[in-house]
Amino acid sequence: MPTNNRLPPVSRQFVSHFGEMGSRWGINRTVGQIYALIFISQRTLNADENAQALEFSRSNVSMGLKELQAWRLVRLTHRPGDRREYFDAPADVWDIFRVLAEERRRREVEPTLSMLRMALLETPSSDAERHAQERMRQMHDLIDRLMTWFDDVQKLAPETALQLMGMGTTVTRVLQFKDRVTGRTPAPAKER
Amino acid sequence: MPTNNRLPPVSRQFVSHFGEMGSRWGINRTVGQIYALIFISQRTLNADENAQALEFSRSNVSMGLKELQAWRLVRLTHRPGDRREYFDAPADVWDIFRVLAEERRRREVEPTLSMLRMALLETPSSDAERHAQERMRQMHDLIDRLMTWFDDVQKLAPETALQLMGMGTTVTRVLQFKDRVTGRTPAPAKER
DNA sequence: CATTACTTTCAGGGATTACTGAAAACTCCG
DNA sequence: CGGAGTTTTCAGTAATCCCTGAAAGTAATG
Repeated sequence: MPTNNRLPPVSRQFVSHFGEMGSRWGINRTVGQIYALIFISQRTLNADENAQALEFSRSNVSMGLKELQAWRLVRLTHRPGDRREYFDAPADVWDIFRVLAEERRRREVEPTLSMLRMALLETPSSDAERHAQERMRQMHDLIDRLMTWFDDVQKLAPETALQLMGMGTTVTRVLQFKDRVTGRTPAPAKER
Repeated sequence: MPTNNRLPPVSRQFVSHFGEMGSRWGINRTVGQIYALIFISQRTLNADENAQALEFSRSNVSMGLKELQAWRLVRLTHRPGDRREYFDAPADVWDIFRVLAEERRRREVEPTLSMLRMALLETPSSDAERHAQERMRQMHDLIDRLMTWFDDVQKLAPETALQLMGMGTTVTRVLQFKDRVTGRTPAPAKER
């Protein structure tokens, strides 16, 4: 009885893989699949087309699209003489990555950083507490550092950012060279 | 009746925050809390201490620790004259981050890349399919690029990696300068 | 090899999360 | 304002995931 949707096998697999991945990422399966479908589609899609292709209820798709909009991952468009809403994904995959990272940061990283900052303001009343705070400080600093760095990368236009990525090896070599020159070995493992 | 555990308020909040965060990351609440506790503890902890402090059943802690071991996030130690197993987290937060990234890569990124490569080998039998493949190729390339770059960074010793992070701004400036020199504006937003 | 001190497994129940269909709410148009 | 076309909400149910206690497993010790 399954309404045979018109997805070619390759696309089907892509869609269902992203459903799985989504669920490992705190995004639910349905939303992952909806996005995957929108992502690979040539034309913009409306909610009914989604529901039909994926065999989800119309209301489920509605909720999924709402969430994708909240994540700023889809663009909403209209067609002349058609009241329905059509959706598509950014043409540039780097944009998708960037938006995803920004949202995750806003929703998860920032609250974590504030929590840590709060905790660091408390006066420790035992040795254990002092140690706990020290660990929190380390974590705070790592996250903060990663974010500052990411901010910088994020501001770059796509091609430039990819240039930076491509620079990885080069930068590594430069730093290793510097280490050798300054006499510090690349340090086997631990510090402090 | 709740066995009043001995965690100071700040630590409690840290632990429960990481429980929440864990659940948004596909890691379950319990596991997140167990790890948070191990992370901030001065001494290594055994399973019972965990269970007691967090008020989880012993078996739940056992499963949690097993998972943390599978993620290579805890180290198992023993104390002379004590049969129980004690756990702690790496002293260097950067190591934790690195391991987490490696595992996530192995479990999620690599399978995704293979799936995409498979899909790209198929011969498209329609225009829609051709377009879908092109999108998959874009995604494949982005992920692949991010991974190659991450490989490079990952190989660095902690301080060196942090130096690289600190370089963000500098590198950005260098590239912007280069763009200006070569006459390409830093591109406000879209391309293609 | 029996006992003790621990750890792990797992079936079942509980809690949470996801999905659906029916109804309500828009919104555009005549 | 009435009604057609469309989206959203939401209560209820289905599916999934999580946690527990009881039992089995493992390993050191006398």
